[in-house]
Amino acid sequence: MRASERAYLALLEEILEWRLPPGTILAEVEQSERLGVSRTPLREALGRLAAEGLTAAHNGRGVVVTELSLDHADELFELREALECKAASLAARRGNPLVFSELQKEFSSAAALVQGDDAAKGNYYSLVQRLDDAIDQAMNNAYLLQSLKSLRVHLVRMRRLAKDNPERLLASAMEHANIAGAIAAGDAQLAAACTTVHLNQSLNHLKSTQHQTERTAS
Amino acid sequence: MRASERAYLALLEEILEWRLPPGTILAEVEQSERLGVSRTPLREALGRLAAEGLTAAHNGRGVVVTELSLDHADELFELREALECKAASLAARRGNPLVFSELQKEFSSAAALVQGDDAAKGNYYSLVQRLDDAIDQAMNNAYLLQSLKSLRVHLVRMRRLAKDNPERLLASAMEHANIAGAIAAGDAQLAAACTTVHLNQSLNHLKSTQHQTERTAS
DNA sequence: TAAACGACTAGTGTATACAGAGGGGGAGGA
DNA sequence: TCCTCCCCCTCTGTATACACTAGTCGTTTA
Repeated sequence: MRASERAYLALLEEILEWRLPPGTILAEVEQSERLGVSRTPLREALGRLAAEGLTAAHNGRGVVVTELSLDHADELFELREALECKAASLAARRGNPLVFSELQKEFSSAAALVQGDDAAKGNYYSLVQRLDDAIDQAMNNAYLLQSLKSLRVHLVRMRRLAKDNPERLLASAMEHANIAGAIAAGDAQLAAACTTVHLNQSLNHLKSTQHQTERTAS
Repeated sequence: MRASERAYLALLEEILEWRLPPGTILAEVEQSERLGVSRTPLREALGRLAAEGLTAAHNGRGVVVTELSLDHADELFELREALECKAASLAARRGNPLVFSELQKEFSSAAALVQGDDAAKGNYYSLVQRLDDAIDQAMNNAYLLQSLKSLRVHLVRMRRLAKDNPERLLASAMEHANIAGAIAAGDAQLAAACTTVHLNQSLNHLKSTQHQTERTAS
């Protein structure tokens, strides 16, 4: 693998996992020595991170990891609603109904997964990803896909701010089942509406964990 | 200005103006000599172009300018509808009504502009840009703004494929007036609907010019 | 005559050296 | 004692050299 690719993946993972928290200054020499690559491929990695909005120029003095907190959740979910509703609508019009009715069944019987151990939860998260992948493929739109991928990077980073609980995961599974069902039925309007519902529920849950955190901290 | 910035702006302009048509291979040594910069800043410029989807890796052998034709218009406008409808909705909720009612008036009296000479048309295009800027500011969403900016790069490139005529520009001015009016009225649903109408009309016009071109060519 | 293997060439990927700019610290003056 | 100015140091931006890989062309063998 190329050195620039290794440096990019390493920094990406560290930023997404908050090992490099917002505000961290990424100096070129320091990071290139730490990651064992020279400055040239490291600069390429930093450039890619900046293009995705994960880092920002720091007044000609290296780059800093961009801020991200629950204060950004509203903005992020506004973009998410625009993109994912459109994606669900298009998938409803163009997707293979069999694929999505199968996914709907799996989500409907996912109660065991979300209340199980970590391995079972892992299975649930991979099921969510399979729905995302199916929608990505069904909507058949490269430009929309690129915007969605760019959005998801920020969502992954924000996920670390939330604490999922079994009740929320169970409700989430039902919402996903509704989305898959609407797409399987070819109902674009319903698919968009189900997505809107799901995103609003997710956002509300995210904000409620913030209040809990504040109360715990105080 | 930095050498990488100069190289980026030069290549961007040439791609947007189709002086570097789709399929053009951008070899590092060749382009760095042509633009008068060394390979290092040129690579940075190529990286930025690739991040925006204007170039793509060419099997480890340089990069090529990505394809773009009217065949991509449907996909591009699907993303455009998702983003711009959301933007118009948010602007209707958060924008300053005075700003948009003023823009509405200007669009309503734009008949003289669109039927004038090139300078008058330039004034019209800058009026459209002022509406876009006002929406960008009013929606107050950095993530949505970033996606919109990324989309607009492709729209600029595609614009060269269309031929505007006075009738279409006049209708376009009326559609823009409706959008501005809906935002000024604070009606998010109406703003989104007006945007949908405008985009569908634009897309239809774009496709009709394709048919004319085909008939002219045959 | 056709196919396969090897060598040469061109072009990318990486490392490193050098120059310029900006910030911080120290010293001097008010 | 505080403020200001200047110098130095560190870090970025750029250029260039080197290595490695892939592709193409020519030659040889079946």
